[in-house]
Amino acid sequence: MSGENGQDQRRAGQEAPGGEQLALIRATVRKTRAKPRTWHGAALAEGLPVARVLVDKGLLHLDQFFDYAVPAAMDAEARPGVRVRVRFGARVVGGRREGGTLHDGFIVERRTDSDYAGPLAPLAQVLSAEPVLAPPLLALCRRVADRYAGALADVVQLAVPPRMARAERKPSPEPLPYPPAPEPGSWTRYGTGPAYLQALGRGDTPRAVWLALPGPHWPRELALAMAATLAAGRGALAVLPDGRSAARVDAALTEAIGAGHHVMLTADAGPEQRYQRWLSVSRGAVRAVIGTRAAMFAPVADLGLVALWDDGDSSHAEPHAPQPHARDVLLLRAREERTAFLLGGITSTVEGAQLVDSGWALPLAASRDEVRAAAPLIRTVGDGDQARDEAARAARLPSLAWQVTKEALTRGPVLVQVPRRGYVPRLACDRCREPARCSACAGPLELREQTGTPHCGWCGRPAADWHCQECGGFRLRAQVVGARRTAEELGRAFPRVPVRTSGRDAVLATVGAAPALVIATPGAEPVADEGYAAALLLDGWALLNRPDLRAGEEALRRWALAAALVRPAAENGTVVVLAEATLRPVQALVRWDPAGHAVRELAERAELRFPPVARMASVTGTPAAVADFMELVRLPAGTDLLGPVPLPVAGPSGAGRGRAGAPTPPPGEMWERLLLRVPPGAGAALAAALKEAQVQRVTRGAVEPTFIRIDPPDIG
DNA sequence: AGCACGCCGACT
DNA sequence: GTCGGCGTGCTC
Repeated sequence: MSGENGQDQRRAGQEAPGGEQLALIRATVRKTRAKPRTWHGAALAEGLPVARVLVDKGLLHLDQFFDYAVPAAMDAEARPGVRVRVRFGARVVGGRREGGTLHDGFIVERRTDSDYAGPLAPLAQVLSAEPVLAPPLLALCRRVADRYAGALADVVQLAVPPRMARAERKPSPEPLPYPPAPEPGSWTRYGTGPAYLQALGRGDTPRAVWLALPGPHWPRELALAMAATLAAGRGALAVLPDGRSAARVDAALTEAIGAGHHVMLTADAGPEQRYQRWLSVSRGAVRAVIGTRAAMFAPVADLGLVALWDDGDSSHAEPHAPQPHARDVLLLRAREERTAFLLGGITSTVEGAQLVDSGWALPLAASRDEVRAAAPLIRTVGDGDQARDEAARAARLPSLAWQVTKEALTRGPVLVQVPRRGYVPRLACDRCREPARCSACAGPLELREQTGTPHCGWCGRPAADWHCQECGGFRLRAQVVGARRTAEELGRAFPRVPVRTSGRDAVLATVGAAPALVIATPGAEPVADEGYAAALLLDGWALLNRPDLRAGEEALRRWALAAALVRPAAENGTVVVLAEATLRPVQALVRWDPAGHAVRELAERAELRFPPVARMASVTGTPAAVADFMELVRLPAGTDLLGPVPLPVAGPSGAGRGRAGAPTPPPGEMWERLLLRVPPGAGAALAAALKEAQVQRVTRGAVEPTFIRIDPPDIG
């Protein structure tokens, strides 16, 4: 079609790097035109009368810029990055424009002229002179959008906090002089630790995957890496999975170099204070940022270090479109902004192992001697042990766990990690362990009260006369016992000891050194002032039995995070894990070898050609929509197609609402999901192809939508 | 997405 | 003869 060519030429914002020359040529050719035509004929800014604008309400096919005329009165304020309001969607009636609604947007660039053939509308208003989407942040957003086949405006929405006029009026503090280089402190426990700090202090860009030793020192070590970067006169950014861990690093950095060098960007500060802190970073007044996920975009000036803690934590995955992951955003920043990189954790993800395997990052790990000195003693109780154990039948606690707890409670607090909150969420056959299902609707059976019959979690029917469909067994067993019931049982078992619980809606940050039973769900474990005397990790097999590619990695991660809060074995710190000692993640925990575990997982992924050894994307929608999409898309050579398979239907009460942005078919409709797989180097090409096809479909007014997801979770 | 213009059926 | 169906296309 000839019309498409013309449209392409008018598409202002989509120039690839090579297209810039073309734009230059066009601009030169059009020099004949003195000034861009406008609608009102008002006086325009003299030097650069055109503003290229990213209109905020970004539909995917509107992922392009629009040019507006800059009235002379707005010349000074209409700088790149400022928020503006523009009239958009007006129509032309007899030489006059009518209608058009006001939209928010950002000035992306000031120009001498436009490559749009028609007359330009003027900017309606410069909302504020604050350049919040300055060119470096815009470039980052562009790269993230491309990486995830998403719309630029969606990423900008994640990266730029909403405007708070009051915060903008407050001046930011004067920047402090750079702090002196810190001493290496406990980094000396890691072979190359001091050298890493020195490299940061020289302003180099060392890249490392850091396996932190168990114990309380990692927040300070992370803070020292930031301090060393600041000492070199460069900025630093650390992203942590939750506000609690961010607060620990914040305290450590303040202790190391004093307050004023950094800000915390976390949700618990209100929106106005958060925006004020963000502005102090954007204005270059503050050079270091500690924060949670959204801080990954923080526009730190002259960034020298990006650090990420515990990248296996699911909160690092942004739930909003296009669902970027903090690890990938920080990797992009490290590459493009030429910064040092520090991926730290008690355990390692396969992605971390791959960064080392590919040679891009160096391992930063302690010697076996240091590991032995820091790690607690790990003991296991397998199912076989439990079956032989008479006491375990009566109480839910095997006798080893009982003995360890009793002894440890004379020395300090004991941590009890239970996989989920609530009562007894799921039941299974006691004999064959098949999950117990409702005979009417096959929903999972749940036990909500301590006594009484189990009920179906979906339809609510009582299941008084349940028997197992698989083996005919008729006894139920608690598959996952929640925090509350465990707390009750243990409280009865140790009546003199205070029981404290920490779960999703009431998280304790710390507990004291006095003997106590501390019941916590994974991720909510309080830090004990002097370390726990012992920890019990219950119901390990429930964690491991999840049908997920990451089940092993995730189980090890959760266990190790809890075990890292326990005193070293030399101080009688003991961990009892209820899981089969022969299982790989259990062995890795016993030997305290998370690196080895990650390397083996990586090798397995390579064999199966699963991420991160391959890049994957999913296309989801009705069968017709998926087929239509596939007809349109021009995939890079060598793309594997896996599927399509029917999309698992969410249970009525179960996974009713999934993660935000996760597409769910309307009731009664069957959707399917197609997986696409390319070799590691072809990820960008795949994303570009998918985005192009998606744009085409939406532009053509496709009735049935398709949903594109790069790096889909929960595969396998 | 909105919101128009545009070319074919049942109404005053 | 018109009012209006929502099919295609544009928005600086």
